[in-house]
Amino acid sequence: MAEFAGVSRATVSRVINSVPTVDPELRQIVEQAIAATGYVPQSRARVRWSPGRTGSVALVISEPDDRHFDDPFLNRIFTDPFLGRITAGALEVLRPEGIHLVIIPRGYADPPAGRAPTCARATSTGSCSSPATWADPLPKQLHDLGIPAVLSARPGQPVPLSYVDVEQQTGARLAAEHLVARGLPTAGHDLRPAGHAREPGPVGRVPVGAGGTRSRLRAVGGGKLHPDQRGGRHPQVARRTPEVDGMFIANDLMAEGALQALRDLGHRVPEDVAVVVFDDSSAAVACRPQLTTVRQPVEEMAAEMARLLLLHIMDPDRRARSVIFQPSLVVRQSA
Amino acid sequence: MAEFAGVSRATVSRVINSVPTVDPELRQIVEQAIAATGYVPQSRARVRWSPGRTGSVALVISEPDDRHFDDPFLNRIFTDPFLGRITAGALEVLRPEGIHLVIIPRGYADPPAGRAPTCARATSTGSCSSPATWADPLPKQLHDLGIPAVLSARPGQPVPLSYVDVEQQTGARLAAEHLVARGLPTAGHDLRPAGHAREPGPVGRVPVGAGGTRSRLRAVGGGKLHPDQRGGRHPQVARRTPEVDGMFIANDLMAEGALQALRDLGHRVPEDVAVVVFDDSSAAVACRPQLTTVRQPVEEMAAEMARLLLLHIMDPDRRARSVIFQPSLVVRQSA
DNA sequence: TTGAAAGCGCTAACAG
DNA sequence: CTGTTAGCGCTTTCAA
Repeated sequence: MAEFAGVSRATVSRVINSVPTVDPELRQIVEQAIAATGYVPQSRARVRWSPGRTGSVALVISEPDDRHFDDPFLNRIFTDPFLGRITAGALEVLRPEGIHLVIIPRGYADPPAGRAPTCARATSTGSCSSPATWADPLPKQLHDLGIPAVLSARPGQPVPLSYVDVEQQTGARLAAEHLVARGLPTAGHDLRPAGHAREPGPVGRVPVGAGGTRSRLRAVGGGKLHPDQRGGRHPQVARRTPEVDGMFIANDLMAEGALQALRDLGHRVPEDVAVVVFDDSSAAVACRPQLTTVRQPVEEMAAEMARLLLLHIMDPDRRARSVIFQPSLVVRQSA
Repeated sequence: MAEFAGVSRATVSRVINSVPTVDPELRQIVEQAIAATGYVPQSRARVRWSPGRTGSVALVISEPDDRHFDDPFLNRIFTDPFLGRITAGALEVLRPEGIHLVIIPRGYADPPAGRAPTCARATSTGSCSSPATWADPLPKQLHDLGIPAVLSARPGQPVPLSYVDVEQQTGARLAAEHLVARGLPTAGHDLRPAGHAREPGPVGRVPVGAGGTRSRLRAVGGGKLHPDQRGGRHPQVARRTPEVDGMFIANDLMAEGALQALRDLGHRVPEDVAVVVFDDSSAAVACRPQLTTVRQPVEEMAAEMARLLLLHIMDPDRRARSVIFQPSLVVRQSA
């Protein structure tokens, strides 16, 4: 390439990296040469990029170990529109910077104790952002390895890593207040989004209003809860529903399953059972009835993660900072 | 690292790449050193990987240019569970090979004529698989640049690139036969999945049965068709519906929109209008009524793409080969 | 089987 | 402003 254009490699490099101090005429020549040759710089060779300008960033997706390839619908995260939304949000920030996004799935069991987790090896001097479950060792490992990282939720164990999260309590309160306004007593119940119930202790305990005795409000969820939509059944929902007036569900996919279960059981929503969901993806609108949801600004959160990550990459000594987003209530039909 | 273990870098390299000709004892030492140091090879430095063993592969996502960040639900591909399913399928093959997946969004307008498309620059000696629209110049560009690539559908312009696709005609036939069996006349109508209507000429023309005069079957779709789910409206559906007995819709997201539109118009599904959809994601089961769909094995198709891509990377001179998958009909409630 | 040495394709520091 | 000269961190001959 350099020879083709009749200049030194250095000059070509300068042109490509748009260093200002290049004679316009030479620049011209080089650019034409590039166009003619169809030359594409081999980014892999820019070894010295890091840590200021790694070419790519990893999105680490934690998925349950028990996922099955041939069972796509049980395949939570990858079936969930979530992945796409997060990707879109992150790319909105990354793309203009010319940074690529590498998707790295990670079974919870992944890092074979003592070793650097695969995702770390993967990103090496790169860096990675990651969702976390409360018992997830990954955050600590990343921190120990000095790999710039941003988490998509508050880590279970305190780790000096930046994270982005949604104000769970506010979300629970919004849901509770709405249900109360609809005439449902919620006193004394732990009201928290179910998918997040993995965290130890009540997250969104919301003592609002006075409770009746017959009426109950339940949070449905927990780690084992799958939206087994195909069967049209939802074991936990089925088991609990008869005694419940309202439900607060962790995400739209679960809600779809719950709605089906309720329907199968002959319960009307929202007349018999009110349903509020924590999520708000396109699925919320597709459901019948459409879901009343506590909405988290997923795209913006992902964008913020990317932004934070970039900051940490540029300044490795930067202090961890977390950004908490406020959820909002979107009232539709289910409650 | 080399000094830490008291050996040459070459040996470390050999251990890491598990070259057999290494003294077990030395190997032992090096491995311990690695474990102790927490050493992680900097994959970026393996300049010579390509073309046989590029560290990563790109998944190029073509998205409409008119997408808006703050309008997530209109944001087709990234809202679509599709992305996750494709990702999952591809990773199933890539992951065991230790190859990463880079997600690269690409506006249709992207490649500024004459230049290597951004995604090409991105993958450079890497390689990339890509969806294609009939007028998409990308396939040709990739081929011209000699970048190994596999397409997710038959390219509009013939290009000697491998692709994976689903047998559209069979899909259309399955849908038609089902509708006919339900008593709907379909004679003389172009029955083809709408999203694919971008392809020139009828794809799945299916002259089955004898047609009545009042009854019609329409394919709904086209490039401009968005599942504007929030508005609960679907302009094209609304415009066409009154005169239609059945619909064959390109994908689940569109179908959700259509179902809403039909409901808003007071039409019952499937009693008044039968709906068959070409897709089958989790959304199909979430809908009310659940969608009768022509199912494409998305995960398997993606896995096959990855497999083909790997073959092309290993042998750049390999002849293009396309793999066509057979769709199947999943009868649920909408028809 | 191992180490020394020569790159890989690119960027950065340094003269001119 | 530009070319020359060192590397980057790793792999890969090529002798030993």
